[in-house]
Amino acid sequence: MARRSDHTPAELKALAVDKAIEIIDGSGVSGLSARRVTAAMGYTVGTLYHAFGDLDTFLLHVNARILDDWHDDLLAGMKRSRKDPLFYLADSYLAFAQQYRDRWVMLFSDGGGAAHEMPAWYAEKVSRLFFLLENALRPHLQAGDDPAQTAKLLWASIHGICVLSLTGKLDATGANKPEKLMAMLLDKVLER
Amino acid sequence: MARRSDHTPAELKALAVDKAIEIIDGSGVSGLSARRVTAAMGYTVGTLYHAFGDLDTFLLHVNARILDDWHDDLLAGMKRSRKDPLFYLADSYLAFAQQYRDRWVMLFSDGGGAAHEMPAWYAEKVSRLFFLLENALRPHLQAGDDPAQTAKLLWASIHGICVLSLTGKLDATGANKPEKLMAMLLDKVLER
DNA sequence: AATAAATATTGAACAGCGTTAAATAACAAG
DNA sequence: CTTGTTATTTAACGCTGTTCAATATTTATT
Repeated sequence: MARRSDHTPAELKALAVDKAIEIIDGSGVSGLSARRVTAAMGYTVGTLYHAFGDLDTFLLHVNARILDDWHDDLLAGMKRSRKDPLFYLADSYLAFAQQYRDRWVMLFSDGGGAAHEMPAWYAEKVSRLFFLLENALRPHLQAGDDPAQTAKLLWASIHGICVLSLTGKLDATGANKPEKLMAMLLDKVLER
Repeated sequence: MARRSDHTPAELKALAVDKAIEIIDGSGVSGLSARRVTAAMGYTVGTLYHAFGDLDTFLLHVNARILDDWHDDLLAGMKRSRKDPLFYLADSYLAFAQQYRDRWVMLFSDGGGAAHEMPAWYAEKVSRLFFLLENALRPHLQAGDDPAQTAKLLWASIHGICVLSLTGKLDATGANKPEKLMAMLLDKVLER
């Protein structure tokens, strides 16, 4: 039996999220289950429910970690890169969806807070990512465009390109490659 | 025991798809299961596997029916409406996603052919819907824009707005209402 | 230190899921 | 009427989320 002093409650939660992400990366969202997570931790099912209450809450914490990591990567990359932050972000969104496909699917899967409305602490993490885009967009705005609204339009459009591309609904050949569509989108929305 | 002469194989398949959509409309995608579909048909599980081979194939047929119905509705609506077909389609996409939320979730859920590549007969149904948009877009194209590529960009963007809106990732207040974003998108992409 | 209270962890149970395969019922052909 | 074909059922397997009493561990109290 796992001794309860092996991990503080906080450590235990973090460990669970760690293992969940490992499983997602290795076996996809469909490979994720409460029993598998706790087994990887060296615990049993009930512990997860004791720690998080219900599974949806746990999955929300997993998504929160994915968002945090993504945000940190984006921030670090923007500092490192010499590209215009906006173009870096656009490219990076697509790159993330391609490279960490399973994490990206997890983020937008049904379990991830679609049913229940997001708690404030989670919405804040989404906003933090969003403001990255809004700020990067600011220098490129056309006269009269509302920054927040334009950023949201851009975000939604980029996301849509990713969705349709990664689910194979665009035959991604020739001019329909997601990168091409992305370029066309920016050309239409930004100041020229 | 259900007598095998109760339905021809074709009728049986159609019946299964009927019941599946009833269940989706009534209980959402999460309420859909092989046992529940066959129970609603007056049959038992195995029959579904005998008819469709595996569950993914069945779900594909369900999505095909949703696509067909949607296509017919759009076509009829475009004839009836006095609005410009393009704007009718854009509004209609959003309306469908809102009114038939569960069908729309089903269409883009993981089971719906995301994993396996689509068979040609299914891709054709997607294309049929897509050409509706491409044709409606043609009169609005900016000089030098490729019709197919622009249509795809528009489709992806509209879809992205729907996804983020219906999953609550845009706080849909004030200027962020999906209708507003849609209007802004069309304003940016179309000839003015 | 010994005992009592609190709580973290386990493990079994439940209903449901997709999936398979053998048994059975229904039909068609000879 | 019998034989062969096949549609349909049924039971089983391993998995899922979820709950809850039993147990092990730790903390607090006497």
